[in-house]
Amino acid sequence: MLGIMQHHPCSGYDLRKIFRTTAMKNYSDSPGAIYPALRRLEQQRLIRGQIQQGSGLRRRQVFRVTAKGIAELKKWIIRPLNQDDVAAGLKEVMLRFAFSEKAAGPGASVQLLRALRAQLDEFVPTLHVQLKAGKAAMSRSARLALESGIRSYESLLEWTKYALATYAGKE
Amino acid sequence: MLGIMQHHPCSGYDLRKIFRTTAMKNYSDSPGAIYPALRRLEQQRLIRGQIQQGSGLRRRQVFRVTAKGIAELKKWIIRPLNQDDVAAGLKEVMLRFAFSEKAAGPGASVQLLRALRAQLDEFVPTLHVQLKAGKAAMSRSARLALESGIRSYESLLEWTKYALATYAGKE
DNA sequence: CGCCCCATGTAAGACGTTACATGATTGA
DNA sequence: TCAATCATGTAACGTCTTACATGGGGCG
Repeated sequence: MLGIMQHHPCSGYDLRKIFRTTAMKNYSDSPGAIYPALRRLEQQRLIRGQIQQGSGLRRRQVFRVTAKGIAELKKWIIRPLNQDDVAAGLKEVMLRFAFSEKAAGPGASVQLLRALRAQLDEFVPTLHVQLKAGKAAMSRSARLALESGIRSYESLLEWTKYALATYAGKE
Repeated sequence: MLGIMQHHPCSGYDLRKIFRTTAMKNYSDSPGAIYPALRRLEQQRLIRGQIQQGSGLRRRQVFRVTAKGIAELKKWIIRPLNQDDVAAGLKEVMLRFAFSEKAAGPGASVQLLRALRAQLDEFVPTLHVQLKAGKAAMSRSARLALESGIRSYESLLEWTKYALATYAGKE
């Protein structure tokens, strides 16, 4: 939410729309999640809301990230990557990367990519080991599912190289 | 958990080990999640536990899936795929597939794969549209992150074809 | 004797889901 | 005027996280 609001100030409703309609569908758009979360962020002084009326619609509160909020966002983005970040699924890492350039600059983006590449280089072989080890005891579908996971990690590794090339070219 | 226990009867501790050490790391291994969940499954008669002692160790309760549990597992696996299943990330779908052959037979596996292929055929183009639409407003890293998502869906689509070929060959 | 692993569990607090509620405005 | 959309929120319930507790067994 901090990342989105840094991109452009948002109301709770705007956030809900984003979580309902864009590629970030995997996050909840329920009001019972969004509005209390905004309240918490405001209490921690990471965002500040201001009420916009005027056009005649119902009051609408637009939130923007404070300096403290940007600092927290940056901290989250540049936090060193460990194996758990990679093993627990890449969604959070990719989100950190997506916001990295705007919140922490292209240097942070490159650093994240390099860290990710290093972690994947370590992690992918362990998956191959698991596949070989468990092969006999697994059903065909279980084996295929694990293979699909391996493929996705491998293709992400390729992507990190492509992304790094992008940064190297235009820096 | 039902899927794992169908593969081999498990104690709570066994489940924790699986969630801590195998490719299913992304699920919680905390006792505060596992043991209450086992209790709930037992209350619903989806599993039945029996205490194993004897070797002198502390009591150890091994759970196995009941007929009702297998029926529920099957229901979860063969439930028709909708866009949300695909848009919300593929982890759950892949888990359903992993257990499909053992719990519902290879026919169910093939059906799941075909449904997944169909959904991906629909979904991937919408991501391309989103990329083109948002390109101008996105930072380089945001663009790259979205591209990585698209790639991963595309590579999964390739995988479904490979998996289907596997089933076609050996059926 | 102390430490680690096996094995189970509980309690407090935070969080999310689901469903409901409110009220204004726009368009058919 | 009826429905849909904008826009915000609450309440009950269920669940997870975090941290702690317990106790036996093997090993150096």
